Amino acid sequence: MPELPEVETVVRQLAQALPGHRIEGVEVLFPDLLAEPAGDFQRGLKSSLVQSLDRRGKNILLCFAQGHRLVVNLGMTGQLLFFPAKGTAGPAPPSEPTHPAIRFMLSGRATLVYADSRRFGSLRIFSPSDWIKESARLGPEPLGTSLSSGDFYQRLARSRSPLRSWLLDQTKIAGIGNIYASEALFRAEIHPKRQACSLDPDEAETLLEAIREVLQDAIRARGTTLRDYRTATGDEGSFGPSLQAYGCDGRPCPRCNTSIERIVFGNRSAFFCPNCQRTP
DNA sequence: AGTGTATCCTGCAGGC
DNA sequence: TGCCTGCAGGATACAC
Repeated sequence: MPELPEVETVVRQLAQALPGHRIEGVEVLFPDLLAEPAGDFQRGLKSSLVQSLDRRGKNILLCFAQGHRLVVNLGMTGQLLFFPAKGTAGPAPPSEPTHPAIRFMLSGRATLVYADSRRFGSLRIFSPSDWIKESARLGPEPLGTSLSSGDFYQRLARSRSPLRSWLLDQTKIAGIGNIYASEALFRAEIHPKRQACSLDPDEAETLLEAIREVLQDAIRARGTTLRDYRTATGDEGSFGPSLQAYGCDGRPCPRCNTSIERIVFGNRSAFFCPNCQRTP
């Protein structure tokens, strides 16, 4: 599921709901999601006061007034759902998830539930200094203003990887997954197997703009729900019908009518138009 | 450095 | 209906 637009959607919603709440208790149903023993995790969060929410790549950050933070990676099927106190006015709460894994009991009788059917997600507590180190492993934020197309070109120039693989590598650029890698390359009309270092500066700029456009379009739609993804309020993302390449094999290219193709490399599917995105 | 493979795990679609 | 296979939005570790 969850790539940058989906994670950004969850973070924006939680930023409206969580700050000011204190974690009063943590129930661990599946300790295998945690990087540390459940008892340490529970003690590390007890009485923590949520100050703000943030996102780094595909990671959700709950930043506490005490300085530490809880970093949640949703993996493939993770959901982070907010349940307001019962009886609160407003929209209906999410329906109960089928695979609850971690429950956070919050002050004011609200609950935050991490659910994850495949349990590929992870939840980990970081001190401020440890998080700085961890965050430094990740590449730049594609929507960040500090990434210029010149920087982007320079980074691409250092790698011989196929572009689709390069875009999925979180240490190269953070937040892009398999859906938006295919969508961005489709919009930029660049073949997924082109080597990163083969792009000229103009192509790099085109690709960066395509990445930014598709991510922002998807954020506006609150992400793509293929199956499992839900926003923090339990809703589905509505970007699915706007996908032009991902999962569209056999359908006509919206630009030229050529049939979209699926190829597999790096153990994952890539979707592209063989006419618009010429073979390298 | 890059690629292919395997691993964690569950659920679903499709073929028979 | 049931069984089997393959496939899935992610991340990582390994051998070559």
